[in-house]
Amino acid sequence: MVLPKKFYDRDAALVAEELLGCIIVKRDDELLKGMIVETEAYYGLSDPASRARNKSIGEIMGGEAGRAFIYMVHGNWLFNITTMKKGVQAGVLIRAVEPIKGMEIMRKRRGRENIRELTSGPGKFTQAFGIDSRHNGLRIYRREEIYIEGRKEKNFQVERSYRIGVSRDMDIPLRFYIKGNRFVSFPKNVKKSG
DNA sequence: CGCCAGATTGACT
DNA sequence: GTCAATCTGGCGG
Repeated sequence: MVLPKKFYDRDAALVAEELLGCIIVKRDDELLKGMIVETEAYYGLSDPASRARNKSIGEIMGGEAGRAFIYMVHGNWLFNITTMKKGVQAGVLIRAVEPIKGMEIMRKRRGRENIRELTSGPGKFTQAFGIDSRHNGLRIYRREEIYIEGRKEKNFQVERSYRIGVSRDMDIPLRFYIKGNRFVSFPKNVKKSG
């Protein structure tokens, strides 16, 4: 089942946590699939690490729930989904997935053979899935080019940490990941809040 | 227009 | 473990 718009129309941290174990699908030359294993929640102007200050990003973030927004950092595209209703800026970053289907295309795009190197980071995942700024604003609650299916597996534990790589974080941990999964980008919580 | 930070990655010691 | 390359948007001159 494709996750409906109302799934995303809730608090970003809750959506981030519940996206773990869900299946992200991209319609490409072949169908690409991966299980989401790591996410982070972001808010609006009250969040020092948020990209809501960027005009076009802030506009999408403040729009309806369930839209894609893509942003480049250090030469990498990062894939996010808006949460909360229109007028409230919030979103979830997909940081890592476990490859399920279409690994040969992913290998080709990544230029790597090792499966562990295909999608174990936010920039790696977008490169493997062929996601870039063209997908900005895409509705992911419809069965279009990119969409997310509900959890199939529930046998995992969720761990929580502060967000990775941000210079100034908030007071609560907003990163969620599946405990023990080998595609999580930083298995050991190296970085933490400032 | 130049400069620079940044939700990163990969090559290297 | 360290460190430089990466590209776009924001800001100062």
